[in-house]
Order: sequence, then structure tokens, then C-alpha cells
Amino acid sequence: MASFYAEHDKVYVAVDCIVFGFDKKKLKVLLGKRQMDPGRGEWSLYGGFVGENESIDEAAYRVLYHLTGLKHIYMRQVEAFGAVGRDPGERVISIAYCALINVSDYQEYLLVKHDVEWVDADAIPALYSDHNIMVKKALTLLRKHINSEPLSFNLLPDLFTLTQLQLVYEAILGEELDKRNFRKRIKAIDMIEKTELIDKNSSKRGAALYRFNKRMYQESPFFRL
Amino acid sequence: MASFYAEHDKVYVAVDCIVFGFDKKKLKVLLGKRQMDPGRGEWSLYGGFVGENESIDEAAYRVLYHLTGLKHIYMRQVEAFGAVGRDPGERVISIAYCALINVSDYQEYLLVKHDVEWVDADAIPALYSDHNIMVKKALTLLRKHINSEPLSFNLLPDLFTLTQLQLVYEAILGEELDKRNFRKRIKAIDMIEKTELIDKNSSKRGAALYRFNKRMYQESPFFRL
DNA sequence: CCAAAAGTGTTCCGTCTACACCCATGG
DNA sequence: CCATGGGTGTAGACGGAACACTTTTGG
Repeated sequence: MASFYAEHDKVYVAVDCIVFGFDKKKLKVLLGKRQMDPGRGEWSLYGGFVGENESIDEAAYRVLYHLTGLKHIYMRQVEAFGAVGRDPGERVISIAYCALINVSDYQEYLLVKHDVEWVDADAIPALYSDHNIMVKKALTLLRKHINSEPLSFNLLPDLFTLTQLQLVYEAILGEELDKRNFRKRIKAIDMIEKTELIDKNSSKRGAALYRFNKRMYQESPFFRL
Repeated sequence: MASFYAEHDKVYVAVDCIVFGFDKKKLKVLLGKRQMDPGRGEWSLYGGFVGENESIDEAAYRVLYHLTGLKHIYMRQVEAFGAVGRDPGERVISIAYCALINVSDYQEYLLVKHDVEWVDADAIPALYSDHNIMVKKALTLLRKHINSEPLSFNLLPDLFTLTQLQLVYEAILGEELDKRNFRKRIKAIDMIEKTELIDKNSSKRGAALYRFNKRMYQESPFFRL
């Protein structure tokens, strides 16, 4: 490859992943202690550098896979962060990505392996560099899109009860919802299908299990709760 | 500065500006012929490289200033584009920015100086690299936010008529709006103030000029059309 | 006097909100 | 039999959509 742009500067580019999960009525974020200098030991998002021969999306999926062992996860770019002094080490431009995973898919031993924890999204500690801003932006984005895109299902198992689904919405929106109105709206959405299966974990009576029909969404990608 | 990250790759980072304007009932984008290799002569967005000692926002404002001679312009990041082969020259990650300007603030001689033109947003030619995708994303974003943020005023002079404002909305949304309903909604927004001034350019009768009260918006930053 | 754009209200319909009780079951 | 969570309907308020005519004035 010719060097067309040799007179310009090159910089480090990294990706940082905001991994959201949902557990026990709470929205969680996967946070860990930074394992490299500078900032070793500080609370931080999990990230990595973008290599010469991978796209930024590939880098984000690679980092997410390394952290969670999971592939085919919902992920989207949040924003590029590029203040000059944002990283105390060297000039690094970082692109934040937001991932949504089902906590029960996450192997617990990885928490130890990577020294990470599920932290309540409403009790985030002080984080390395500008990572607090990244988390806040990701949360804002999530809140903004939760009603117009089928995001919530990524935080739940394939089969879920309507109470679980409602709890996800309440956790993300930070407010309680009316059960009857919520269920009325759900009924109006064909892509959310009731199955014959009953979940007996959460109550003696048992609750119907529902499923999100991904295929139906792909055919007509419109969603509004 | 120590070299903490020496084992990682550095890449070129650029910014590309999607500059929207509004003129004669149409939404326009500022496009030019690329002035450097590779791709010299192709239709392209106007961009530039991010320097070692400037933030990506600063780079975007510098590029926009160079192109338009304007400062304090509304601008926001659209998205980072980082496919490996996106630039035919070398590996370049580019961060797209969207700017909204009032066309009558734009000095016409700059069109010649930079070899750029105002192109109809609904008739964008084939552009260099992934710039078509950038424009499309910026347009989608604009459409999505036009009703919940006071963006439209950036495309108009300080004083504008309600017909002009409606035309901006129609151009961005790509559909006609009902005049009476539109004006009813405008009347409900305190930040949009009627002045005593009359514009006689567009009609014999004359139309009242309105103004967006920026201060009022800063105090309570809520907007919904 | 007429063309051209500005300006102005009402009705209807659908959507959102508030709200409380019965059901099924395991222990 | 009772505690626990699951499940259901209605009425009133509100907001959005449809819709047509009068006003002003420069040429």
C-alpha cells in the first residue's frame, strides 16, 4: 500500500464495551479492575485496542467474546470519545460499544478469571478515564430506544414471563409501570408469542412463558411498545 | 509521556462533515470533488485528519471552519466508521459529523474556492468510500431528532416565518404537513416567539417573523414539536 | 380585481391512563 | 386455608388528524 497520508498523525484507537445484563429486578453493568498501566486497579470498562487489520466492529466483538465467551450478541456503537487527555497514558481515541446479554448465559467462572463484577446500573462507582460518561451515554441510548426497538429480549432468556419483561422495562426506564396497561400493549404485538409452557419458579400458580419471534421482526422490522 | 501501549497499532483517524443547509424548499448537502489521492475528483464529503494534539470534536470544528468560515455552528457526531478497507488508500477510521447551517450565512465564493456545491439531499450522487452511508445515517438521525430537539432553527435565519419553518420540517421528514395543525403546535411552544416584524419577500400580504429563544431553551432544555 | 400566500377552529376518533379484584396453587 | 404472584376490563381524559374558508395587498 502506498503511503498517501504519511504527513498526518496516527493515533491509538480502542474499543470499550458497556455490557448490560439483567438480574433479580435490576439492570447491571459488567465492570472490572483495570489490569494494565496506567490506572491499574481502577474500576473500568473492559476494552481493547483496534488492530491494523480488523474493523472497529470486529474489535468490539473480539473484546466482548474474550470477556464473555459469547458470540452473536446484540451490540451497537455508542459514540467515539476523542478528547486529547482522556487517557492518562497516551493519546487514545476510544469507541464505546453497548452490548446486551442474558446474565444466565454468562459463565460465572469468567467473573473471577477477568476480575469483573455485575454492578447495579444505578450505583456505578468512579471509573477510569471517561468511562462514567460512556456508561451514562449508553444508558441514555438504551432508554431512548427501548420502546422503538426490540432490545429488551436480549436481556432475557429465550422464554420469559411477562412479569420478567415488565421488570426489564422498569429497570431501564427507572419507573414503575402499570401491569394491565403493559400487558395490553404486549398483547397487541404479534412478535411476542405466548407459548404453551408454564414457568413455576416464580409463583405457585405458574406464569405463561412468552417468546420473541425474531424471524417475524426481520421480515417487517417495526417495533413499538 | 511514557509509551504504555507501544505493542499496539496506531491508525489514521479522520473526520468527515455532512453539512446540511436549507434553500428554496429543499434540504441540501455540501458536497465537493475530492482534492487528494486516492479518489481525486470523486464526489465526496469534506473531511480532514485528526491531529495528535486535537480532540476529534476540535478536528471537526476546524474542518467545518475551513470549509465554511463559520464558527459556533450546531454540530454533532454521527458515528465512527472503521471497516478495514473503507479507504482505498490506507487504513483510516473516520468519524462522521453532521452540521446544520443557514445557507445565507455561507459566503458564495467559498463554493468556488473549495470546489463544493449544495446538492439536493434526495439526489446525492455516488460518493467516495462509504460517504453515502454517512450521509444516509446523518439524515436518519436528523429525521429522528427533529421533533424532540430544536434543530430546525439552525437551518434558518434568526428571524423566520412559519411557512419557512414548516418547509424545513417537510423537507427533512419528506412529507407534507397540515398548516393549521403545524401552527397550532408552534403556538404551544413558548420558545418560538412572534416578533412585531413582517416579512414582505414571500407574499404581498406579508408574514409575521418569528424567533427561537435560545436562552429560554437553555434554561429548560425540553423541546417537543 | 385577482393572484398568491397568510392566517385561523372545530369535530372526531383513537390512544393512553388510572384504577381493583378474582384466580390458581404449593406449602 | 392462606400467602403469593398471575391474570383480567372499563371509563374518562387527552392528544393527533382531518378538513375549508377569509384576509391582505401588490401589481
